[in-house]
Amino acid sequence: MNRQNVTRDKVLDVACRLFYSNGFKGTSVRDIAKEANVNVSLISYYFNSKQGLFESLAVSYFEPYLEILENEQLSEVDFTIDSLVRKILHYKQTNYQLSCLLYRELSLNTIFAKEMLVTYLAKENHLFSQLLFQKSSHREINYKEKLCLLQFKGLLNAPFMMPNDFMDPYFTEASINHFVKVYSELMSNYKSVQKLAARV
Amino acid sequence: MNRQNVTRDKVLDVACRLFYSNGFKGTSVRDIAKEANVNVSLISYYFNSKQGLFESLAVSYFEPYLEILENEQLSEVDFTIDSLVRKILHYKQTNYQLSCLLYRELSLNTIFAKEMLVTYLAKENHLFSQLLFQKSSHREINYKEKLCLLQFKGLLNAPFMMPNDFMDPYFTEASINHFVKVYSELMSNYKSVQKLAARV
DNA sequence: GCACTCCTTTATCTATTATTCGACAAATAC
DNA sequence: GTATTTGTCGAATAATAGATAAAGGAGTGC
Repeated sequence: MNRQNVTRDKVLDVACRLFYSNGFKGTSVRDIAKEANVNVSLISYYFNSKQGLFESLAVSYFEPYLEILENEQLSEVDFTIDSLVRKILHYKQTNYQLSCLLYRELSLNTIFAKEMLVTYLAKENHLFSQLLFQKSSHREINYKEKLCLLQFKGLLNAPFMMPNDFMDPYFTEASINHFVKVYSELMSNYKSVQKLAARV
Repeated sequence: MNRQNVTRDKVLDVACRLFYSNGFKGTSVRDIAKEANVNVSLISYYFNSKQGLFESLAVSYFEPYLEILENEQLSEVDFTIDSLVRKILHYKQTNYQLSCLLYRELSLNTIFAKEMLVTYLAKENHLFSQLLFQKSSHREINYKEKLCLLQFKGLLNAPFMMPNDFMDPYFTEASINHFVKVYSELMSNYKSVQKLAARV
């Protein structure tokens, strides 16, 4: 590739690591530039602003993520919750830092992230509702289902929102697969989704 | 009380709200002072520093929280996971903003919060391990149990780490109780803890 | 009245922030 | 070869950050 992309990618890579460690507000563009061995001005040059840099990271995470959910929705015949869970966990684990930092920033009330990513979140919720409860129906979700969905997402996100409690020390493809296996088996003992789905 | 405490409490209250909304780094002491209608210098006067203010908030959350867990551990006779879950959920929900902001800051890698609160977290983990798996034993926790504990904590924290997916609009004692009831019932369908505990 | 402590204010200091500007180099187009 | 785009750099800007110093005010004890 031309030199543009190598610099750009280096910035994205470093930004991801630093945003993950220190948060968006806790990371200065100078920190990123220094760590990536590039000039500060280049960040504005490539991403317009610090926010634009964050936006690039966010899009690079959510686009493939939602694609997984959409593909799962299309393959109606051999769909199981377990296979969905495994695919999501695998994706999140291979993008560990992004998963962590994005959901953290999303928990803020005012930051732009919320306005920027609200569309993605709405889409995710819609797909989850369809996949778990009421395929192709437009019925409004009720309080209990809402909480159940929250628990389901909580289980999927726990490893990435509580880094103090779990951090894969190896991070090889094998260790990721092992994590996915054990974690999804434990999740299969969570029966609320099935019970609510069957009730309909 | 004398005027000290009214000012101090006002600062704590506003700080909690702003830290919750904008994060620690995203909130300036000037913002807090303005919103609380006090002079900026008073924050240094009462809490020494911005970090000291955060520390006061953190302690005020974790001390009563761990007390709940310790009391639960002592009453060995009538202990059930369900009653534990309800007590924790009720406490967290009545301290909604604190729950949310503290666990968010804890997910950062470098911030002082981690060093400051690591003791609390270790204690929480220890008590959970005893309560859920191996009362009074010192056996090292294994990988599967570790992930199970992670899922358990993920379920307990989900409502407070994903404010986009759940926010009680009323926040009365009645609505909190209703939430605790429905949420804990759904959680009771998560059988991994019981299965692992029985295996021993 | 005097000394003392506690609370509050005004003003200021130093460091760091994101962003922008103008200049320079290198590659590409023609 | 010349012109033009593309990438890079150093310096500067204006705003804001947390923290502090010095002094005034209010109440209390004596």
